[in-house]
Amino acid sequence: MARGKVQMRRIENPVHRQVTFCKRRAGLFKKAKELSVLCDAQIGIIIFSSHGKLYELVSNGTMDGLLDKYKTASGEAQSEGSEANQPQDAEREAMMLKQEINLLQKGLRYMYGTQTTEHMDLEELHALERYLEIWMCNIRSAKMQMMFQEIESLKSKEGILKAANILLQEKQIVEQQNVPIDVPQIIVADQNGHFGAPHIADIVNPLTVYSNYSYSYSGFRGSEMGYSY
Amino acid sequence: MARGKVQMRRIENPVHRQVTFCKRRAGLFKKAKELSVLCDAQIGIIIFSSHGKLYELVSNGTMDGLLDKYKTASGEAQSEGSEANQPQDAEREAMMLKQEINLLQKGLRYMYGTQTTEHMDLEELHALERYLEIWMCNIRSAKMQMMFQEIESLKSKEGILKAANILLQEKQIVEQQNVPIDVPQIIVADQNGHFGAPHIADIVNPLTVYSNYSYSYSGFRGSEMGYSY
DNA sequence: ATCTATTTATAAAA
DNA sequence: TTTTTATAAATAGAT
Repeated sequence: MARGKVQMRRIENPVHRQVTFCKRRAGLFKKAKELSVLCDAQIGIIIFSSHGKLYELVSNGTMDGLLDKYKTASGEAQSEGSEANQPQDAEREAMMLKQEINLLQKGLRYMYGTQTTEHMDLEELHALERYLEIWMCNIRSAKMQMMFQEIESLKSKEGILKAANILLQEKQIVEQQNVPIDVPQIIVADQNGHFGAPHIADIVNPLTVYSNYSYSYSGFRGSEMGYSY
Repeated sequence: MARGKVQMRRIENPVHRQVTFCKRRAGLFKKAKELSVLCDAQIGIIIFSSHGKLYELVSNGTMDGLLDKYKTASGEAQSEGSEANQPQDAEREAMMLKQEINLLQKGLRYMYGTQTTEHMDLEELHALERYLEIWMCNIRSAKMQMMFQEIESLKSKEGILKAANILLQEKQIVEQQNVPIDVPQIIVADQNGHFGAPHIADIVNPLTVYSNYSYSYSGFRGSEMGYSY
């Protein structure tokens, strides 16, 4: 820009490079601020110098806030590009997952809150609370279903064991009479006490924001079972 | 910069503003690329236009990579200031945060569960439920505190406005009597309706696993205020 | 988008 | 780093 055109390649002289870095960094930040003011835009700049030192600029608000916004926006932009035929479901689901994880992480960071400058406003807290509420209900119903299955399984095991017992007693009686007879062996398969997660197709995405606040609590399985835990 | 100096304030004419936004955005990105090449720096720029459209530039690698690096670097920079003697705390805290985010993410994936093969056993579900319960309690108390502050602020605003009203009425009466007198102007500062997050120093990490199940629910502020929302 | 008259940014030097 | 100054770049307003 002055006293000689500059070649667009890395400046080899380290002193020159450092001086240029300072000046141009200041210039870039100035331009960014101007753009932000003149055009009412929100701008964030992150610079790592060649020595790894961090320089940052945010026009309005905090960098964290801007990055939150960026994650959401870029997530949306990404999924828009690659959707072709039936892709809506999978990608939309992934996007929502991302957004919701963002909210959860922000909530977590907020709860740690003493060190960070992170804030959540009343709106966000309110949304988070509703998410957690719905989520917890779903988890409770899943738990109840699993417990119900476990009880059923135990009952059937009990039946099999009772039958085996009867057969064994009969066998013992026969043996005491010194009359050897073949008795089929009864094997009870050990199911290890655990069960796979119930295939809950109709559980509603717990963290999706519904525009109206009248989220329906229908679809909770097991709620009529009468268990409380 | 040409054909007339420009005032550093928002351009009101929307056409001019849009044109300037395009030009200067291009200029900013060009400058950023030059700085990156000349001085071997890594640069990321995020711009949201006034209409919320996202524009981004990254000099080298991906924005995600740069943001990861930023999180690390800025996190370190932040905590280095305040922790001189207790270096263990920060790292341990970060590790726990990670673990807990993992659990939350697993829970989320589970709730979507129809597509994934992810399973959670009864134990995990039980733990997750307790986490969410505690978390929700904390969020509720934070909400209540914020609402309480907001109510206090509104009350004090009301008082100020009432006083201002009285003065204005007096002024009007005086004017009706055609006796011009100076009345000091009352200005009520607008606090914008939002408040910073309450400084909850004693809120317990909501997702930390306590070895015994006897987590104490003490330390919830605001629970005695009697609000329910 | 393209064209210039001007304003800005900045390379080199101190 | 900051300042100075000669000059290269950026860009406001018009087309």
